[in-house]
Amino acid sequence: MEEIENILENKLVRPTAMRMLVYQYFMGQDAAVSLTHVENAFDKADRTTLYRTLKVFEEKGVVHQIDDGTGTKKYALCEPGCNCELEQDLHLHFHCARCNETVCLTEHKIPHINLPEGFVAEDANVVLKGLCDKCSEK
Amino acid sequence: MEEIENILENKLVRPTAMRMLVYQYFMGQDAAVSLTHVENAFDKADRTTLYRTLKVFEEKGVVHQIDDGTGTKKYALCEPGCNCELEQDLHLHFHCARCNETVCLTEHKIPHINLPEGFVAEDANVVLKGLCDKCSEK
DNA sequence: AATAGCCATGCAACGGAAGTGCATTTATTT
DNA sequence: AAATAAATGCACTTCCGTTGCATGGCTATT
Repeated sequence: MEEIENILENKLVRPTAMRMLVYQYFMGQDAAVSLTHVENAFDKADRTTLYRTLKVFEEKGVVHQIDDGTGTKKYALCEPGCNCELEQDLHLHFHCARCNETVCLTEHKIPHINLPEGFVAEDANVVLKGLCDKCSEK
Repeated sequence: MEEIENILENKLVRPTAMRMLVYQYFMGQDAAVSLTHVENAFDKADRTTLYRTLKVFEEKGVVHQIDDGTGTKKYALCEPGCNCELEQDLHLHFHCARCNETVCLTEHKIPHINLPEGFVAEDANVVLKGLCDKCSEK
């Protein structure tokens, strides 16, 4: 818990009790989580607070947002040293059509893409869809 | 207009007046359009009808859906011969942060990606974000 | 230690977009 | 022309994201 406090402070996020708990929750997840997920995990806390917590986390580079095509935004912890830079930090995501989970493929960075003249890319969202390792076994 | 009728019939979509008009509208666009866009273009038609038109178009491979991260689903005409197959038909998309338009980069197919053991990809959504050619000039 | 001010939290409400059930109209088939 | 099927229109719901405002707690400054 001390550790979490340090991480948040390093990211210039004031380590309130709530924020530390949310961070801890993120650490226990291996799939990306939505606001609703967090909400269910913290019955007592208000939706808005959690919403803003996620927003602050995203702005300060604690988590990154993933748009997996389900219509619900998901979030996952950034890797240590991540700066959310295209081609350096940004990685692929995988959404499983069966279990509906979205996971980070942190080993798979986004390959360089030659864009047409005039296009300047600064961010990217890459989601592959199909069956994940757990679901394809069955 | 005759041509549109043929295209729809080839895709096994019954060419009603409404559907042909919507298809025509799509042809006149160079950016991806949302349901709201179509709605505004056809004041007289009901939202639900347009909604279901887009749904049928998507199911029958007339258009493909793009999730550009704005929270609003967008649609664009499929290329001739498109089967919406990964690595053959699927291409990149670009969302401009300034003009808020999303365009297809049909020349840029999705590169092959080696997934971890057990993952089976069947679909993909790739969106690059930044400034488009029109907006980066200024 | 008291006070002022800032930031986080909680409550209520709004708005956009997607989606569904059912009635009605239009088209197709026999 | 009747029977069937498909498309359209209307009303309503739900989900998610978001914002405004009031309250509470921590910090800093004196």
